[in-house]
Amino acid sequence: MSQLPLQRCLAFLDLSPSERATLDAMAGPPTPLPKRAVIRAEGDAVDTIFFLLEGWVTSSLSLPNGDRQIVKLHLPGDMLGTPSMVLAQAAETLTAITPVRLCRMSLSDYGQLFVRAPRLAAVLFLCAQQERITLMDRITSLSRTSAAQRLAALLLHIDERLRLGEPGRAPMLDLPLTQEQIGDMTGLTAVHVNRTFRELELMGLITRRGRQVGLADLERLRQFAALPPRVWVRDPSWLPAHGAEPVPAVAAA
Amino acid sequence: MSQLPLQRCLAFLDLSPSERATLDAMAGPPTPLPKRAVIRAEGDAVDTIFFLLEGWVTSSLSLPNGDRQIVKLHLPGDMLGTPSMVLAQAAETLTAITPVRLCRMSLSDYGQLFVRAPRLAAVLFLCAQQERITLMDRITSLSRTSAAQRLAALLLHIDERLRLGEPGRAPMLDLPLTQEQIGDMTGLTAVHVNRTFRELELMGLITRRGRQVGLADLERLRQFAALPPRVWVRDPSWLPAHGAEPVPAVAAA
DNA sequence: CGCTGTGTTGACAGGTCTCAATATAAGTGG
DNA sequence: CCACTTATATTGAGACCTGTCAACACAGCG
Repeated sequence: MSQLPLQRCLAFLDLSPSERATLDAMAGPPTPLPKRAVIRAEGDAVDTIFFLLEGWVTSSLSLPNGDRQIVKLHLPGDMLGTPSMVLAQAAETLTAITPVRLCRMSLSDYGQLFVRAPRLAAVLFLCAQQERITLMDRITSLSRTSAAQRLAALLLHIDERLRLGEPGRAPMLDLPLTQEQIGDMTGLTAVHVNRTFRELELMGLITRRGRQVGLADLERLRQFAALPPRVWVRDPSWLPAHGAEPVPAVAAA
Repeated sequence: MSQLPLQRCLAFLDLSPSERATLDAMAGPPTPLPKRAVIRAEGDAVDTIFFLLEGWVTSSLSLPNGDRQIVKLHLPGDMLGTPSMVLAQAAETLTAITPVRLCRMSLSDYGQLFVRAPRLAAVLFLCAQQERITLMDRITSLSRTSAAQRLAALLLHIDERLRLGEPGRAPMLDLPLTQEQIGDMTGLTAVHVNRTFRELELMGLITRRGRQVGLADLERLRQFAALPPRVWVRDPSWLPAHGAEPVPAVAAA
């Protein structure tokens, strides 16, 4: 029994024991993978999705000219690879940037969730919508703000994500990311990421020691980054009740 | 009975008559709105979503400094406003850029779909994942390609979307968009959009007459834009069967 | 017929990229 | 544990792309 970490889903709703058990029963055994391992590459067949238990994973797209864009940073508790469910060939390359542990789940099992646990399915739907909001915010950040603002937004985003799993943590990030990878996330070159870190430091917004980054002034940082605050709904009233008896669809007209 | 247009969902799966009827029964009456009407603004309460029957709609985010980013262009057949379902206050402003007709559906009805039509719910989940892929591709385009490539990618994207509803159409777009709006989508200024149109024209990739844009050389345009071709799955085998009897969730551990 | 919104063009400024060199850290094999 | 190799971080100079500001043409619309 794997006891999947489901922070992301649970943020919307407390799942019932039976819902959790349904999920757990479908998940494969936890598998460790080393740093740099490619979990699934662009173009690969899509027959499973993944649950990340430990470690950090990037989801990236690559261009014909060799450039790479990291579109999403996955932290423990995330489901990985779900966007590619709509494609025969995966759109994204999932790469471990630290040693990781993850579980697989087959698409056929996943599909059964919609029948066996409708309320859980609705929460998974919400998770997908939440990712859309995040991507929309990132688009806005990328195309409308300066390098320094984009970097600030990234740091704040990571801090917020980590805080989900560790509420009382200090505003200090221990990034396992190279400046090149940070550039791939923010749409900058590694060289300019370096200059931009210095700039944020000079502005007094962050402190640095190696790859440790301290968020020195969260409030000013937030204002500077121009990130809209997103408050996720909790336990929305319109969700179907947990044990809800399935209702037959109405007859065709 | 409104007979919702569902091209986007139907691309994944042919819905059964009863599934269509379930949806149709929940949709409110078609409502016309004039050009420039704000369907829902950022910050508004989120208690409905929308189905677009006719016309074009933008979904935009705005920044503190007044800049605006259009994150999504909605065409007839689209569901609007679903990302904001995870928020108490809408993230996106939905604006009609042509006269439109649309239906509303309450969130409580929408939530019932997960219980009453599990396979339909799964398709709606796929639609959300598809939007994620589109946003990921847009992020890559915005942060990794030149102004001319971004504009080319936008034109190709619109052409492809229109082709869904009108398979045999000529590669000619009649854009109801101002250059400023195109700039808001591509992350450029209106001035630079203008220059970039001229550039694409000089390259022989497009022709122009007013707001009509002809895609003169689709193949070269695609290669130039560096857009990955996305082939959506059709009728995925892992979807629950249509009439699938609900299975009780397994007992808690 | 004047007004407002939109399209077009030019000159200039500024932010980010490219190329290059060096320093430092991390990893590897002896 | 050291020597060597490779990856990563840092800094500088110059080029390029796109933004800014400004002016004007043109169209739609009251």
